[in-house]
Amino acid sequence: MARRSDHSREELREMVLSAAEQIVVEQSYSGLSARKVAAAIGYTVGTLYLVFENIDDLILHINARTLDRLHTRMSESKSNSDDARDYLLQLCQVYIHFAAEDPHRWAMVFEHRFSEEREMPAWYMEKIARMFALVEEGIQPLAKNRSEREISQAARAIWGGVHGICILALTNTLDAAGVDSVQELSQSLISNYLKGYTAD
Amino acid sequence: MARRSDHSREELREMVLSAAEQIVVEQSYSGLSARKVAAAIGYTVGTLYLVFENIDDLILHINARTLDRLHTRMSESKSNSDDARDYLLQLCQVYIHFAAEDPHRWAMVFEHRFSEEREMPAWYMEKIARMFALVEEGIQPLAKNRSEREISQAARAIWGGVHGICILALTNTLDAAGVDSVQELSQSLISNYLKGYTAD
DNA sequence: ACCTGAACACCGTTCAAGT
DNA sequence: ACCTGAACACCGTTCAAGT
Repeated sequence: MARRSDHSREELREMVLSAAEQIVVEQSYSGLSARKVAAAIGYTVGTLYLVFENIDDLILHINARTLDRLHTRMSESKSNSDDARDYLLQLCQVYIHFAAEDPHRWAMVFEHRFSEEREMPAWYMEKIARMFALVEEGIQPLAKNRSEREISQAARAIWGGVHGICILALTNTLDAAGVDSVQELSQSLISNYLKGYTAD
Repeated sequence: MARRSDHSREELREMVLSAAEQIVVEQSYSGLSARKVAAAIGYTVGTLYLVFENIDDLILHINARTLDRLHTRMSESKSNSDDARDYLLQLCQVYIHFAAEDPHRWAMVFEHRFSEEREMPAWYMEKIARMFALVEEGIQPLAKNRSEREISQAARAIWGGVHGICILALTNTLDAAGVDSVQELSQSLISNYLKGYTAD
């Protein structure tokens, strides 16, 4: 056919991106392939390589969008709470809800490994840092006498913890399936951690 | 060639399994392929399907071995400690050390998704339960007045937490790389959790 | 200039045919 | 009986050639 400029570069990029997202939502990471994406938008495989370097690059940009949506969600529950502990529990709830609602895209963020030649780009690291910053802000009021480093450590411990519980739930390793028990476990983790953290 | 019974079924199975493990150790999950395994043992691809149902089945058995090795390691540090808190911290240390030492095989245990038609077999679930049992035993002395369910929950919260920190470290999401900081974060998570847990 | 489509080097899985 | 090897239906990626 050789359809000349039916779509601009930008349009094409957006078409590829959202078609790929659709496939991930429906068939998960392992169901994604360049050929399926191309078929979905009515172009040839080769066309994808005009707007993305390769499949890894495409996945990176899908994941970036997922992190953006997650950050937006987490930001929304910011002002709703005066109690710092409640705020952190709420952040956690939002995170778990997000993971449960959109498991395939959420999982892909953590299933995708960066190769050694193509490391995580700075703009992508920034998106992750932004998420940790929210948690750090939440901890701040509970850690008045702590150094920045200590707060950063606590945020990573808590968030790693919540994340791990989500992962184990996803892989059915907890044999405590269901969103409710993930919420319960995470809330228990955070509550007890904070109780210990603020007891000093 | 048609090499008749050069090797027994059992021998063949073991050859496939350990050749596959070698490839995972060197090239990680994504580097594993049926054809590479076959080439490594000097057989044809088709032969693999005489001793394993498919690649998923092969992976399952590699993962089972990894869980066995991990359990052995964790069991070893059992009697060394009288203090329950120290024992849990030690279990955690062993876990992180194991993950750091053999990251590819460790990661494959959690990267492998069970499909909906082929669910996790009972004998495999048993291996996971056995690991949680060790953690539960560790918590027991610290939770005299707690129900079995509560102890089981605490074990899952703690272990999920440690696991999450390992995962985020593996994917460089924590930007707090290195085994030492993983140890530090995990120890902080457990210590504070237990402080809160035993404060009631 | 834009996109194709065929080629290349890979996959997992099956199964008739050879020894 | 045991294993092969060719076939099938897929992959990601490249790039000369067509419009």
